[in-house]
Amino acid sequence: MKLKEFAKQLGLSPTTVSRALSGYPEVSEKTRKRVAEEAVRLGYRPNVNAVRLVTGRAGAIGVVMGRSGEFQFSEYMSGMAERLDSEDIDILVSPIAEQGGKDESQLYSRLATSGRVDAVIIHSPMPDDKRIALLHRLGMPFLVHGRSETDVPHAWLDIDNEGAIRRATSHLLDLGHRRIAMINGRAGLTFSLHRDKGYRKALEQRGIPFDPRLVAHGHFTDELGFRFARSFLEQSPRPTAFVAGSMMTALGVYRAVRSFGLVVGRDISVIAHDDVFPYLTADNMVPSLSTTRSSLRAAGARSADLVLQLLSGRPATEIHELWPVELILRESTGPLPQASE
Amino acid sequence: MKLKEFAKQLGLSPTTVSRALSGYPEVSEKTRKRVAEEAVRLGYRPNVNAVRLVTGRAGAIGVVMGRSGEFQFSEYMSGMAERLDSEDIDILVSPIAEQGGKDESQLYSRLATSGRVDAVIIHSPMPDDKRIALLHRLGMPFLVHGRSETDVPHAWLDIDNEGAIRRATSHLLDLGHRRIAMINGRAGLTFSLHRDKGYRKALEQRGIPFDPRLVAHGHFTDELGFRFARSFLEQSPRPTAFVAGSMMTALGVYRAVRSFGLVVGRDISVIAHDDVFPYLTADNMVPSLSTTRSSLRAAGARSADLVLQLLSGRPATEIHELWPVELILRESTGPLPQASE
DNA sequence: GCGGTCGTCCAAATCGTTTTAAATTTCCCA
DNA sequence: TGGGAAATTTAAAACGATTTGGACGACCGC
Repeated sequence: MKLKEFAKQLGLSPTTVSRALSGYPEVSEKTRKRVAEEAVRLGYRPNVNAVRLVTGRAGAIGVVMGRSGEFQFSEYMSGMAERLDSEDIDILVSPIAEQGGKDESQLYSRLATSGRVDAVIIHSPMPDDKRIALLHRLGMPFLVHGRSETDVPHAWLDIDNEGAIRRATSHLLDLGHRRIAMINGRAGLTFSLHRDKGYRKALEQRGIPFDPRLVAHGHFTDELGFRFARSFLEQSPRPTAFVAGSMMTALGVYRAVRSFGLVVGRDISVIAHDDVFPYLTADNMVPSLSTTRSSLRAAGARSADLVLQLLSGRPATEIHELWPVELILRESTGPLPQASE
Repeated sequence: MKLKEFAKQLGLSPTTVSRALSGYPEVSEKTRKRVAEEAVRLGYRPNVNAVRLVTGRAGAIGVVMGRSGEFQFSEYMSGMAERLDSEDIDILVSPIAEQGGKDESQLYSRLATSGRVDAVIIHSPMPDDKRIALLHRLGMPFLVHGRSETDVPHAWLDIDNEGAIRRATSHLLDLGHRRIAMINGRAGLTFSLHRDKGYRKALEQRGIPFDPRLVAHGHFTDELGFRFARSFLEQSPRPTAFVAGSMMTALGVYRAVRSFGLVVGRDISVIAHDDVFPYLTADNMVPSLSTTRSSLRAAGARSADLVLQLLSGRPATEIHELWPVELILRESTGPLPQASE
C-alpha cells in the first residue's frame, strides 16, 4: 500500500495525508484523526527508505562491536533497545574490521558517509582517542560511552570508575589490608586509567607506597583473572586482597584463591566491578561477592536517550553525564587475618 | 559528492557510472577501471538510502534480541558480523516489545512491512513456532537458528542437541553413574525438547527408567544452576552426575556441589554444553569442565552466509544444516565413586 | 459586498540512485 | 565504402515519500 493509493482511498491528496501522519498543524483535527484511523485499518506504513531518502535521515544509530565479542555487549544493547522501542529508530551493529589501526577509522568514515546511521556510539575510548577527532571532523553526531581527554567537543556518558575503585580500595584498607592487588582492564583505555587513579589515590591517602607488581592489565576474562591472581599469590609476601575488573575476572580470582588452599572472605578479600548481569550475579557466588555496581543496561538506555537529544539539536558540549557507582559489601571482603600480618 | 556531479567530472553519464560500479557487462573494461579508480580518489559512494529506495532492497538483516539480553547473543552476532564484513549488509537489532504474546508478532509484521530488512533470523524456536508461520505468510525471507516441527517450509541451522546430550549422558552411564540429573533450557523450546530426547534415549538404551524428579528447566543463569543443583543434591539418593545446559549453569552447579562439601570430578561428575566463549572457558575451570562443544560464533557466521544464499534465490527448503557437537572430556567427569553405589 | 486573513488542502518539485529503452559509436566484412 | 551487428553510452522514467509555494473557500470586519 503506497501513499498515493492510500490517499486516493481517503479522497485526499498525498500531501495532506503525509502531513496528517507526521503531525503538522496545517491539517484539521478531524481529518488527522480519520487519516490515522484508516492508516491502521488499511495497514498503511510509509516506506522507510523513501522517507530516509527525502529527509536525509537514516533512522538508525550505529554501534560498533569489537572483534572479541565482549559479554557486556548484549546487556548494553538491551538497554538501548529498551529506550528505542518507542521511537522508530533502529540499532545498527557494525563489526570492527581490524583491531585498531587504519581499518578502524575507515569503518567510521564509511559509516558516516554512507548515510546508514544518524549517530554513532563508541565504546572503550582512550584518552586521546582518534575516533573522536575523526567523527567530529566528519560531522557525524556521536556519543562516547566512557571518557576521553581530547579537546574535541563530544557528548559522553560514563560511570565514576575512579571513585568506585577508590572507595573499594579504601574499604579494603579500612579492613586492615595493605597489600592489595588490582586486575585492571586493557592498558591504555581511559576507564583503566581512571581505575588506576582511584586505586593509587586510596593508597596515597594512607601513605601506602604504590607497588607496580600488584597491578595487571588485560581483557576481562576468567582466564586472565585466574592467571593474574595466581601470579600475584605466588609473590611473597602475597597480597591479602584483590580488586577485580569484572565478574568474569572475579570468577578466575576465586578459583585461583581456592587453588592455593585459601578461602575468599577469610584469607583473601575480593571486590569486583559488577555491570549487573541477569545471568551471573554477585549475590549468588560463594562466598557472595562484594562489588562496585553500576547497571550497564541502564547506561545503554540512557545512552540511547542522550543520542536522541543530540539528534534533536542539543549541543554535544552540554551532554556530559557521570554516574556514581554503588559499593555493595558482601561476604567476600573481611578484615585482614591476624596470621598474615 | 553525488552521482551526477561525479559523472560530470568523469565526462560520463550517470548511467554509465552506475553500471560501471555495479559491475554490469555493458561497460567497457577500460572505463570501468577508470570509474573505479576515480571513485576511490574522489571518495564517491552511492547514497545508501537512494539505492535502497530504487532497488527495494534494505541491505540489512534483522535479528530479534530477547528482553533478557542473553549472554550468548553477542557471540553469535560477532560471528554474523565477521561474515557480513565483506558484504555491504548491515545487522539490525530489534528488541522484542513484550515477552511472547501478541506484541511479538506485531514486531515481526512491522519488521517485514516496513522494508527495514531483507531477511530475519529467529532464535530459540518452539516446535510449532507461530513466528515461522507469520514470516512465511508475510513473505519475508528468514532463517531459523534452531529447529521447529512446523510444516511451513523454512531454512534452518541447528546443532545436534539430541545427539550431544545423548552422548554426554551415555558417557556418564559408561562411567557407572545411574542417577544423572539434567538442567535443561526453558521448557517448550525445541532445543530443550531435543536435549530431553537425547537424555531419555541414552537412559533407555541401558534400560534405566526415566525419573522426572531429575530434570529441571529454566534460563541459563548461574543462579538457576545453583538452585536446581542444590535441590537435586538434597534428594536421597542423590544424583552422582549432572548434565548442565550452559557454562553459566555449570558455574552454579559447581558451587552447589561444593556447598555440599562434595568434589566435582570425584564425588559428582558434571558435563555442560559450551558455546565457546572467549571470556569463560571450560578448560580453565577447576576442575576443568567436560563439555559438549559447538562454536556459537561459527554458527553466527554460517547463519549470515545462509541468509545471503537465501536472498540470492536459493530455496529455503534446501537450506537445512545440522551441525555435529563435539564431546570434550576433561576432569569434571569421572567414574562413579564406590561409596555411592 | 469587497478586501484581507485564516484554515485547509493540493500540484509539483525534490531526494539520489537504478534501469528501461533508445541513441550513438565502433567494428567487421562484403 | 556502405550496411548491419555489436559494443558503448545516454536520456528519461521510475522508486515512494516530504515539502515548497500556491490555490481555494470560509469567515470576518468595515
